[in-house]
Parts: sequence; structure tokens; C-alpha cells
Amino acid sequence: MPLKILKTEGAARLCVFTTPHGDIKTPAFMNVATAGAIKGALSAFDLSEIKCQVMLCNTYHLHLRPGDELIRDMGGLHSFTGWQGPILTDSGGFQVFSLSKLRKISEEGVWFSSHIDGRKLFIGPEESMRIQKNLGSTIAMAFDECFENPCSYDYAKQSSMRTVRWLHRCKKEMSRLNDKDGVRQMLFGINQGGTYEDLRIQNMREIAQLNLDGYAIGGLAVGEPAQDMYRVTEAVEPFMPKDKLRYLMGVGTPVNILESVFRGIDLFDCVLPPRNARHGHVFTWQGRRNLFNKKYERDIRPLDEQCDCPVCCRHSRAYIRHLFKSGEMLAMRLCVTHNLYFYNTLMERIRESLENGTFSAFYNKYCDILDKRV
RNA sequence: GGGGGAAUUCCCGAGCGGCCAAAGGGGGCAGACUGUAAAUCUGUUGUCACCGACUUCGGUGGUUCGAAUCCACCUUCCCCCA
Repeated sequence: MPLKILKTEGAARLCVFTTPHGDIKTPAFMNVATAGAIKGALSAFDLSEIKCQVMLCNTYHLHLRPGDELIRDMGGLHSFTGWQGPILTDSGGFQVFSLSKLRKISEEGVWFSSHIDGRKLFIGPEESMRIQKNLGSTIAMAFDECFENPCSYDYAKQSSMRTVRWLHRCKKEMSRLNDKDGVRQMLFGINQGGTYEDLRIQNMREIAQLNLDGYAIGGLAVGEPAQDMYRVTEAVEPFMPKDKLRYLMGVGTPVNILESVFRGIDLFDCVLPPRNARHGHVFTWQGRRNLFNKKYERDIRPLDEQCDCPVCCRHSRAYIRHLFKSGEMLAMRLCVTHNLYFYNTLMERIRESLENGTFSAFYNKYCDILDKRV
């Protein structure tokens, strides 16, 4: 079994997940590098500085450019990007949602119009597995449909049932590919069902039987209030296999993560830390800061006085604000570094608190402050 | 010395009798961003007693029911000729 549960506190879990590319201590945050790089000009050699454990790349984007066969020929994602740790590849299922104006869904799979040049391409469960095999990621995600909330009950039901059928095809194809090349790539299934608890539970029961390496909750944080997200997580969690990793896809804010660890989630990913950083917003132990605000014009203090990241050890708010105002790309690089360091440190401190049996105290303290604007 | 052109709200720059508090950029100020079509997008940017009123388009004085827009003079700047 790749998953070892070390401690629990309520529903929250402290685990180690063993992969061919190294162990992942959970709860963990995956650092998003959609096209093979963390946006904001971070290299593989920066990832150790920010305490990154896992990198996440995207099937759809890498298939389009530079092409998964090229990456295979370059030795796979680890060799290509220079990151030797675990890599999870998302399946392209999120692009069924985010490129909604550029696609057509059928039982077989999804036709996309490339957002780059408009050419038509087809991705179904088998294609997604083959692409992810070429990419050589540690963990492949099942090909699913992520749909928008709110969504009608009927559509949510039909779509999530189709995602289950797709999951069977994903598992079959990945087994075939693993047998063929003798490399065991892990596969995670994805729970769907919108905000309808009965659909979510029924769906989870079905996919749990497939005995996959991990299970994700998908289709949340896509338009619904945070309370709905917590409600759905709480409803589904009892039906997620205890001995498998649990991943809440695309989530979230620091408070979303705290709330979700509290409800039994082990793994997260989100574009918020690098994207907000590029837009001048940083996360701190006092709350969120917008560096564009005039009040930082002459502020000599670091981004976060309680942070010991390389950026906070050296640079002031005033300097970084100036870099943003001057259009210097260093501004983004510094803030992305800080934000990801913050997220990875948040996860580290969550793990420490679970280790010490003080998670609920940690949770109570920081739920109140981390989403505040300062 | 002669001839021609221009001065617009923080900046650049449209407007050339009423629909102009004045297009569009830039800059400023603020907001959004959750498995990344995002170094992006949105709002705002004369004053106030703000669904209305008031003061603005180099200055002064005119023409007109009405002027940023027309006329006269003044000031400053630019170009060409000597």
C-alpha cells in the first residue's frame, strides 16, 4: 500500500504517500505548473527553495504544445523540466469546463478547438491516458467532465454517470499501458455530482470499487459558495476509502484548505498563489495583502514579518511595489516565490500540528485570520 | 526681420457652434481572480449639498439664445525663409 496513515485528529489525517519519485507527506499542496513551468518564472531549481513536494502539469496544454510525444522523446516530464520529485498530471477534464466555448462533449470523449490555433483535437479517456503515459507523470488523473455550478440535477446526474464510464475506460487503458512498458503509473479517480449530495455519494460508492491509488473530489470551487463545497466534502468523505489518498481538486484559499483538511482531505492544488502573486496579491500569516495599495509605497517591512522565505529575508514591500509599478518581471517572481512558500509552509505547519495533536487549535486560530484583507 | 502652425481635464491626444465634464491611450486609485485561453479582467479618475448644480479646454475682451470650437489683441512654444 503506498499510503501510510501516521496520525489522525477528527477527520484530519497525517500521512505519507510513497511514489516512485519520492514520498509525499500529507496534507500537501501541489504546485501548479500547467505548461511545465510555474508561471512567474520559477525553475525546477527554485522548487526546493519554496518547499515544493509535488508539481502539477496539464495533459491538454502539453499535448498541444510542445506535444506529449516530444516530451516522451526528451525523456519524460522529469527529465524535460528538471524536477525529479513527484509529478501529477491533470487529465484535461478541467479544460472541458474552462474551454466550454471551444468544445463538444459526446460519450466517446471531447472535441476541443485548440485555444492556440483553433485546430480540432479529440481527447477521450484512452487518449488522456496515452498522453499522460507519454508525459511520464507519477500520477495520472482520470479523464472527467468538470461542469459549472450551479447545474441542473439532471445534467449533473448524466454527466457524472458518464464520468464513471470514462473512469472504467481510463483504468483499463492505463493498465494496458503499464503492462506494456512495465512502468507503474498511478491513477486517481475523480468524484463528480455537482452540489447534489446523493449524486456525489452514489458516484463515490461506485468509483471506490475500482481500487485506484487515490480519489479526488472534482467539480468544486467552480462557482458555488464555499459553504456548499464544505457541505459536499463532508457528505462524500465517509464514502472515500480510508486507505487511499484524498485530493480536493483546484482548492483553494488558505482557509478553504484548512477547512478541507479538517474534513479529511490530504491533497490540494490551486492556481491562486501564483496567479494572485502575479497580480500583486500576497498571502501572509496576517491575511491577504494587495501590494498595489498606496499604503505600501514607503513600507520598509517585508511582505510578511512572520515569514522566513528568501524574499521576506531580503526585500521590502516598498521595493516590490515599485517593481510592480515599473513592470519589472522580478516583482512577479518574488511574489510567486513568497506565495508558494507560504502555501507549502502552511501545509508543513498543518502537518506539525497533526503530529503534535494540536491541529484543532491551529485550525481555530487561523480560520479567522488567513482570509482577511490587511 | 518676414511667413506659417500650435496651446484641451495628471500626461499624450481627439474634438472645431448646442447631443461636451469633453473620445481614445497612458498614468493614478481601487476591486476581482480557486484541477491557469489570466504578467489578465473590471470599476473609477474636475468639484460639490453627486438622479441635480457648479467651475474647466493658455490669458483678456468680443460675436451669439448658446463657444473648447468663431473674431480681436496679448502670452508662450514649434517650423520655414532672411
